[in-house]
Amino acid sequence: MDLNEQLTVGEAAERLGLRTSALRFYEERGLITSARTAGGQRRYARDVLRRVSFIRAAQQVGLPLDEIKEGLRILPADRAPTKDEWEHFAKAWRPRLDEQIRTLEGLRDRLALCIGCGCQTLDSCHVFNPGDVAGRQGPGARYLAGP
Amino acid sequence: MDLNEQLTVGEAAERLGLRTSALRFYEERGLITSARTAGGQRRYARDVLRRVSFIRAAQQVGLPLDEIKEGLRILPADRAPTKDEWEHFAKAWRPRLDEQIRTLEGLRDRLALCIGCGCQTLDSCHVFNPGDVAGRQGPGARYLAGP
DNA sequence: ACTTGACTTCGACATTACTTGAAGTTCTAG
DNA sequence: CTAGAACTTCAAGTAATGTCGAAGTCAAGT
Repeated sequence: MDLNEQLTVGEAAERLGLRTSALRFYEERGLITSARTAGGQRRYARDVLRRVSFIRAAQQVGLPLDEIKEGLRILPADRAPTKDEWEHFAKAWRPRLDEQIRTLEGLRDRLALCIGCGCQTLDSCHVFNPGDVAGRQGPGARYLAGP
Repeated sequence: MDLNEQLTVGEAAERLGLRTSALRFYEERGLITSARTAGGQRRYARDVLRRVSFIRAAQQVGLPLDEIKEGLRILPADRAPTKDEWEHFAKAWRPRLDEQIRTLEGLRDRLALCIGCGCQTLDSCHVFNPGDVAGRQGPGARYLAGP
């Protein structure tokens, strides 16, 4: 198994800690691509590992596959990205990740604050209040559409 | 609509920016509870707003309802929590939220780092590598079980 | 050239998190 | 007291994210 060789679906799945069915599913949904052998079997470029790692990490923090897919369009599907491509990718994702981090930090901090807030009626509780939570059904991936 | 009054399902839903069906669903799944009128209609204590706000925020950052439900067991179902209860709750969630924040920050930082890492073969890329991603199918809510 | 494990597609099934619709009941303003 | 909005339950449907099994094909070692 040469280091420059391509990966079978089984090899990639084992490296990534998921089922082959998941990789086929991602491919069907257009998040990853593969070359095929003469016989029709998938062969993944090694870059698929980085790509799928990103997918899984993003999923774990609440981003849906469609949004992830949209963001991945910046990267070339079939080869490792160039430095420029990667940089563009990273810059595009940054605001979305920061937004998600802010949601989490806000949740954490409001939890801590509310310890002492003693609010009996929630209307007077500006610490833990709906409204900052209901709003985010908007564009969402708009950062990633950039020029 | 007195401030100390209870909320109908419609009022609560409007406040929270979601459908009444979602509240009924949360109740059926045991994440929230309600009193009933003589005629069988739901009446929510105002505290349900805070509770559901928490549920929605937690969902947005990738936590499943089951885990959220587990974590909410620390809080009284039918009334506003005391200061002690809230503190216990906040402390129990803290590590889980921090973990989720670390996942996000790690993702963000690896994106930034990989810009210059120039790794051609992913095996030599310790910056963006699977393994830190595959591992977390474990207990998960174990922090929340504590004494 | 076999054999055997890994691969292929395809369709059905599973789970999570709800929404929708039907058929009927309750609450409240006038 | 009554009209109509808002509520009730229950069953079925939907979307996202996969998994599983069957039936058959490919690839790699001996």
